[in-house]
Amino acid sequence: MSSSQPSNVPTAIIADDHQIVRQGLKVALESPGLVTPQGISVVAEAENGLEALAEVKIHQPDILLLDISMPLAGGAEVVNDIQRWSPDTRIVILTGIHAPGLIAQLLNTGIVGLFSKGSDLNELYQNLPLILNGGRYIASSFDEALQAQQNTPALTGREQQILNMIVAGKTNKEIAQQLVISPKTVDKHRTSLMDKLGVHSVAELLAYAFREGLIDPDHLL
Amino acid sequence: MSSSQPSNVPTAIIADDHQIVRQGLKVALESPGLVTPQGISVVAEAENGLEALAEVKIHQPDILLLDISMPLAGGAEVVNDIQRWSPDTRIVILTGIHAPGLIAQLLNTGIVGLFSKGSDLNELYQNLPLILNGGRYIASSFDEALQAQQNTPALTGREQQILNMIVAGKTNKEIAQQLVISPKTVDKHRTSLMDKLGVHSVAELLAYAFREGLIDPDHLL
DNA sequence: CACCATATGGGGGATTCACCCCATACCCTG
DNA sequence: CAGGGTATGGGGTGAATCCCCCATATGGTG
Repeated sequence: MSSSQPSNVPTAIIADDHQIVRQGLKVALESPGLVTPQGISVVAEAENGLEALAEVKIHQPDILLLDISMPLAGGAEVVNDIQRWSPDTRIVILTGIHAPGLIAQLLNTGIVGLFSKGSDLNELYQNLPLILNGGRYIASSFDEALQAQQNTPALTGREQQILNMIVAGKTNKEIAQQLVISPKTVDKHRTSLMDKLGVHSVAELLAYAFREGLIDPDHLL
Repeated sequence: MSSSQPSNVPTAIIADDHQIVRQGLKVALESPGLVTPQGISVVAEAENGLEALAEVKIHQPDILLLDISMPLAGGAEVVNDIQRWSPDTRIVILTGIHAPGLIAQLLNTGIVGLFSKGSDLNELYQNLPLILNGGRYIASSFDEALQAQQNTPALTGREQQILNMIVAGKTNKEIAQQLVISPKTVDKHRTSLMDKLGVHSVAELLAYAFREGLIDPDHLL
């Protein structure tokens, strides 16, 4: 594939649901000298997660600049999907969200770059060459989120599962039926869950979950 | 003030927490011919609500391009504050959020333009002259949100108040103490509230409130 | 002046939640 | 194999919830 030949201009795909962001990034990447001497060739754009996956499959670019808060598939799952279909594409995340839970999920995927939309984008441009050469760069603006994540106790799979169902408005009984376990077991998980998170009511639990980015307000009910 | 003289180039302030958006908008507004023959002069930028307010106070621009999801003061309140300090500035909202509750709040302020970050920004550029001439334009991508809003029953002041306190994790008893009313009255309001909203538990209530943009996940607990 | 919406207050009851106690079973790791 | 973590169950208790019933007072509106 031509994209892996270092003598050629590197290829990139931009995925962001806001047209103005795509346009600005495209201009920056393609302008010679800003990122690399010859610039980076933007071979496609995508405005949602599904488009991004499709375009990456087709073009197999060197780099994917990806916003993870997009309609039609977003978050860490898209990253995994994309890596399965184009394992050589280096995925760089550009996001405005700093929720500790989401950041942690992303870092557990194979992303090689993480930048904040809120900071100066020169940080992105300056470190893209490093990433093109096989490096990895996490912007310092995520340090706070990473530290918060370390202070957060890890939930077990079952607890995570039950948290999602509580947030979806289900009662212990409903959860029990759906998981084919006893309501008492659900209650037990719920208790240790709230104990770990240090909350004492459904309302606090929900607020916590939203703030940490553990769940997405959109795909509810 | 020079900004009100029609012979001059119109002045604008851009407020968005993402540098790349500000940059893209600035280029577009200032390039002659795209919006107006001579372009629009961007006299200042702001990356949060407080900065936006401060800059508008100083420059009293013809137009403020405002993203309402920004740190340090966001949403409809900022709009009201800004209008108080610079009543002649025409406020145009550019947002990626379509939550019906938030949209309705915004339209109840004196904004003269509402555009979506997700759609083609030519819609914005083409209608800015209209807005400069005293017109008002709401992008069609908000039609769905507006219709959803009309199908939503209106909450009374007391119900809205109690909803916010429930979301903040307070119990009926705590709410009663704070409002100096009986817990039974709180319970009554809570009941009619959930009845109006068609939900049957705190979890569903919270999910509803988040989706509708009635509350902000950040200033919780 | 009736009428209606809103806010206030209460009784009662079924359900659910929050949080203790307890035990068994599995898997993995030292 | 002994220990730790996870998942699975159950008993029990007090608090809070959801949702009925009811009444009164107030303000606006036809």
